[in-house]
Amino acid sequence: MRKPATPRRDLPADSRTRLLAAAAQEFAARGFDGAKVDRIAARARINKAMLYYHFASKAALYREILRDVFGGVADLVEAARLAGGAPDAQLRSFIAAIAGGAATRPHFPAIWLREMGEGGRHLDESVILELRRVMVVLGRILADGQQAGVFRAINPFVAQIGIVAPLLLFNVSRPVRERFRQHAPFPVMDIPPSAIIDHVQTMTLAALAPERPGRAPLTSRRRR
Amino acid sequence: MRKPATPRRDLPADSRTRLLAAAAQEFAARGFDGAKVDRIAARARINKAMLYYHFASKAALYREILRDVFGGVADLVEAARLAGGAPDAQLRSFIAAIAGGAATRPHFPAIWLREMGEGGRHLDESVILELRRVMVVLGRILADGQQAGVFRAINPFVAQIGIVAPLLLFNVSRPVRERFRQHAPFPVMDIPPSAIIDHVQTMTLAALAPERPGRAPLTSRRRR
DNA sequence: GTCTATATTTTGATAGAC
DNA sequence: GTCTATCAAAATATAGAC
Repeated sequence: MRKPATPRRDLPADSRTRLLAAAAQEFAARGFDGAKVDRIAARARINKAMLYYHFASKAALYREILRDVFGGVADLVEAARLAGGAPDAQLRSFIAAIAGGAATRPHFPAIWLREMGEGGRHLDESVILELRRVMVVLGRILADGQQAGVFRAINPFVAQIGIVAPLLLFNVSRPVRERFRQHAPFPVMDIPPSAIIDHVQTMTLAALAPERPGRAPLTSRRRR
Repeated sequence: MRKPATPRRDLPADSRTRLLAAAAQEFAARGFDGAKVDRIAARARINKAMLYYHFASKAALYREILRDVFGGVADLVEAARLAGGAPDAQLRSFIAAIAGGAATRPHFPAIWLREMGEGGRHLDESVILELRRVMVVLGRILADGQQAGVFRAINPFVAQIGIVAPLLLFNVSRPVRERFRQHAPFPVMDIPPSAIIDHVQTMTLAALAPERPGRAPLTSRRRR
């Protein structure tokens, strides 16, 4: 039978699960160009022709992974926002949600970092929208905090970079840390994830403090 | 003539410069697997066979780039350290040096991030040692600050991640930000590099403050 | 829907003339 | 030292039997 233009999407559920898991792992470990369709199919115990029957191309499969990964993170972040609380608590939750996403979906940090490095070449409209959901939540938390007078003004994208980058990079750093172990002038292997989460929370909240705590705002600091 | 086991390294200086520049650009933009030797040779206006006459393989060329890139950053960081100053000023200089390296060698952020994502698969001993130089400098600055009582204790690797990750990710984010522009709920394009540098400096120093500024240390906070 | 076998293209690498 | 021509090995994708 000819390959249908729009393939029927009724690949058995567990096969589909295995396929997406294998693909995520391969794309995370080797990048889009380094990932090999044969390896993905083998690891998922799915015939390669079958794979191409359900996905138009390697690129299409990769986009599916991207949607899945970024959508999952966006869900976590929005859930944290809906839990409510004071702005500083919500900011902590936001950070914890990103970290939690990295823990639950081990491939997401590498994939996110790679995709940034690639200049977002594979990001289609739908994935951009998932990313937007994350940014919107952070923007609202920051705006709330500013209105409440507990955060100073900051471009949300700058704040987001300061939060997300360390979490992603740490999660991806394990193999390099292992290679680095013997040369490192201090311990690098026994750093619990909580240490990074704490650090990011501390850094971010401290940097957002409107003025030195306990002091009156310096009016001369206002701009425009 | 046969390809010599150890190629004579007298490729004309400007050819070599063009080659390394083209390779750095290609590896940064597409990653090791995505980079194509033909493209590198074409962009450098060097014959591919010539390239292979001077470099044993694509991997060897890549390692040369890695040494060059990481060595350059290590030089900058060590120079900043040698300039001396108070611990907090030195930490600011450290951060500025990393940012300066990213500005001077535009390909270094993408390459660093990618190599982390790859699990350091291409990092040989010599590159690891360049990385170590960076970590050593940061470790000393932090130790100085702790002895002086102006920094709290922190694992230098954690501090390093908090500094380097945002700088790298921001420098790599431009193309994605451009794609994101129309969907973003706030401005993302007109963020000057200085905004990130300031943010990283503020975050890091604030997080390293031993206690809330202006207050006496809480003895109950000490651990072990 | 699933598999085997194969077409096609790309690409890392080299032989050999000059 | 430099170039042309080319090999050999992947690797993406598909045709066609069942």
